[in-house]
Amino acid sequence: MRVLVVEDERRLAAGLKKGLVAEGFATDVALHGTDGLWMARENPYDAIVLDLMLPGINGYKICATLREEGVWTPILMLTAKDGEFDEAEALDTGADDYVTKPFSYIALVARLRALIRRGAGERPAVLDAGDLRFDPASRRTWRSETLVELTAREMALLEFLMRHPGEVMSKNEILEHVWDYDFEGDPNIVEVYIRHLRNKLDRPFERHAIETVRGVGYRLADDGG
Amino acid sequence: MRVLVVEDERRLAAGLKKGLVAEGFATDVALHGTDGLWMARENPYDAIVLDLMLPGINGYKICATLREEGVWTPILMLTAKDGEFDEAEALDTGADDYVTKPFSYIALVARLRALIRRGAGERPAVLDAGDLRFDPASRRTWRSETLVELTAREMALLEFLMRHPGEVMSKNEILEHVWDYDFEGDPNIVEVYIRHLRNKLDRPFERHAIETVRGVGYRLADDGG
DNA sequence: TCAGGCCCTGAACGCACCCTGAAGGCACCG
DNA sequence: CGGTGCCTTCAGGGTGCGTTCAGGGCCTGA
Repeated sequence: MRVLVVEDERRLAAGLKKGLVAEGFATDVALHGTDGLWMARENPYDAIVLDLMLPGINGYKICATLREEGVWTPILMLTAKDGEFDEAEALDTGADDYVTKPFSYIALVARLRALIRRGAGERPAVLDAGDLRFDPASRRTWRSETLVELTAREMALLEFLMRHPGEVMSKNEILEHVWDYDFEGDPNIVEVYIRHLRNKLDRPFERHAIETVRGVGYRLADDGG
Repeated sequence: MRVLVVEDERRLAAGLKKGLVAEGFATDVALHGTDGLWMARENPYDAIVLDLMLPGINGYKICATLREEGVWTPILMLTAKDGEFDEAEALDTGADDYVTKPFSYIALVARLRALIRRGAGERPAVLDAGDLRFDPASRRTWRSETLVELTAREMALLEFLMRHPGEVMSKNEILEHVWDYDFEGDPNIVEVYIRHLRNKLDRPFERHAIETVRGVGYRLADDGG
């Protein structure tokens, strides 16, 4: 079992390597983001332990880049406990799991083992509905062959709708899934974001993928409109 | 896919259930630790979402007990961010993964899916009567192969009739189910809406799915007319 | 055959729902 | 520390849809 550790803090990196070797993993270490990215690309690791905060390229970016390039090695993200960290964002960029610092070796190794057991994640299916296409791994969206730039919220909303093609999703369901489950703000925000999506995905292409079902919710046409 | 949610905070439990159901999981909820333990023992769930802090028995204990008894259903632990929580302990007692509150649905569902490696979710059954078809999920209606546009009320009425094919439903029953049970308006509204349905579903197709049973109510022909 | 009741029909009203544009606030980046 | 982009809030306007209403037709029982 070969593992790559990408971690700039020398002490921690050395400790990790020592610990993992003791657990029976062949372990390589990269101290810089760019090195890590390169090594991950060039070698068939069974798993990658990836720090979030790195000089050069940060963990998110490395993760997203690898996935974009078709590298599906399981990734375990290391994150600082106090920092601003959105677990959803980590998972969305293609990480398979994460551990917050400070962590125990027991937890780390347990998770790493689980990750390896699960194997190299199958490439997450690209979602499509007609000529509308969304790739959850690389966080990119296309209308036919045209790449469309979406913000994080817009993507979350689109992804949610695309995971239920043809079904009507109520405003409440949308709020609970795309925003927090206890979101207490103005529900009108859903309408605003539906509009944003329409402006980017429908209007320029003279399509109407997103239908309003008055009094019920919104539906993404399963043929993309 | 059957999921058990053990969570004492009613709001969160309800939100979780609703969300998971929307994601295609058949979801049961237990509000007490003891109930949860019992349900987990007695039913073949595909996964269990387990809160750590519970009245009666806490999550650790439930987890450990189940494992001790040979129940190996995948367990996803819910933990408070600020609380005393040792991830190693959770994993040691037999949990397979954990999520810290507050969490986003995206993260939760991603982890749950990973946990049970699920396939495509089932959708609610499509109702049909002869060549009349109604899909509750997409809120769409067809007469043979033709899509028919209905408003919310029209659909509610049609759905009610289609759930009792061949039975005569009295105007009062209809009022209580399709409108509010304490609806105090003009009962003539039922007639108005029956007419709307006939105009959209029967007349253009020269059929008569909806029969008037004078003095009693209305009946949807089980062969669609 | 007549009276009464039940149902049908078309139109009109008003509100709730959704759309829309703009602006404030916050985080991130230079 | 200023600039930019994104998330969110807010208020105004349009209209689809639910509901009401009145008039007329048709069935039923005496």
